[in-house]
Amino acid sequence: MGSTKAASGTAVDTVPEPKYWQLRTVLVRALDTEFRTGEVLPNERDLSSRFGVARATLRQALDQLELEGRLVRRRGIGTLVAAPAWACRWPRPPTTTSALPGQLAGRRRRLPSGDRGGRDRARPPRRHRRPPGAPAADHARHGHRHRDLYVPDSVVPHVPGAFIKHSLAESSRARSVLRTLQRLELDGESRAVELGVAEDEAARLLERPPGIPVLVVTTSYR
Amino acid sequence: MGSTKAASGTAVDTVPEPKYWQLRTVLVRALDTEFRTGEVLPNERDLSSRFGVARATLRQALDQLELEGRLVRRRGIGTLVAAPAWACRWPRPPTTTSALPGQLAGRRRRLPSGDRGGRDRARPPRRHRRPPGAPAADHARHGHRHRDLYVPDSVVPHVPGAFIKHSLAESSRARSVLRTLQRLELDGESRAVELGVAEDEAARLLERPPGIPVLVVTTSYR
DNA sequence: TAGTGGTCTAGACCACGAT
DNA sequence: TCGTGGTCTAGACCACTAC
Repeated sequence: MGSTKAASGTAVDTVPEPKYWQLRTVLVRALDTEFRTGEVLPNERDLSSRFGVARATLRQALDQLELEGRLVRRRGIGTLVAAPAWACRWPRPPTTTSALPGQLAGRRRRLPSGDRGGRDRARPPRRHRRPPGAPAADHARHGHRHRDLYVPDSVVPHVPGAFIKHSLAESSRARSVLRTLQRLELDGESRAVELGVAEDEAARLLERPPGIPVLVVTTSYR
Repeated sequence: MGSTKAASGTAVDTVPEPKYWQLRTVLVRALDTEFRTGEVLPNERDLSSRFGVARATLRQALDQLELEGRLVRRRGIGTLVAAPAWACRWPRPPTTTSALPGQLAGRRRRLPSGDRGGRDRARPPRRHRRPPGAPAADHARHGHRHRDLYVPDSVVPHVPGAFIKHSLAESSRARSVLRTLQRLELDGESRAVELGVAEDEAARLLERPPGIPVLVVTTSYR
């Protein structure tokens, strides 16, 4: 991103992509090609000056990547490259450790050893930010899958009317599926499903920073 | 929050809560007591000066509330109070429109009418940020439920080993449940479950801003 | 003590929607 | 045109971790 497209004219798109999003794109690429899980990124001040943006802007990009689970930030330590995802059964994308226009070459300390740092001490606040228009799903990298789906429509295969075979077009059933789930009664309990936010413990379990949105199922006995 | 505790000494807690989180707390209370769904909050510049913080700090609080689904922000329009949650089957908390030390009284325009503005135009970027230590779950307000749980452990009641009756203590099964789900094969398909980020369309379906983390199920045919 | 991420400020300019 | 949220800057101080 550097200085390109600083001039006004060129752009045809209504609104040029925000810097922090371009930055995210660059970083994603770097993560895919130049870093391995557990490695430490250059510090924020370094990166921001390297990319010619304010630290806050860089942090916006990092925030998003952390939200996406690609980074883990530790106060006093640094920003680490997180494990790819939640355990994927298929051969992961080659994790091309190969070459490419590398822009981020830097020190690459590996994580000491004991990872899974699920400490109990109350985590201090963190921030999250978000993404723009509609960048292609990063998951597209993997082998040729058929379709991606979101929480409700897919995680509940046994709920009537929620069977697989969905395509993006069909995913509008997501809501109706959730609704079905909400109407569900099992073992004499009744439950409600709503969107909530992961507290500390949940966040730890999900290996995501606290505050991320999750589906919350509340079970009620009478 | 205003100016209180500006002096240093008083605090006993190791790390004083960040301003933006205190602010969030105040706003949550205000949302619960002074506003109704669809109402418009005072604008950010107003609020920030009212609370004596920088706009960026106020925005951090609003970001979190948006992430939690309590607010919706519309460029050029304002910040609206969002619907409580994803449809709760139980009587909602009285939505106490009653009184309390109201701090936010202001203009309360109601939403015009046609809500559900699921436009197709690419939404411009938004930001998200996050929460601190471990504030009590807001859901605790409702009637006496038994337990809250997170995505994997609850939304998949039929997966072996994923039956209800969970308590917070048990919720450590969340991960193993997900793992089970990942091993699932239905209709000759195989699938992978991972944490991802909602793109535009998904975000629209879930009525959340793009970029929120979601469970992504990828189905593969061979 | 030095380096890192986390928070906060006070300003600025922009694109959007309504008027 | 004007008010709103969205982005960005350049700086500051803090708490945490390692040395």
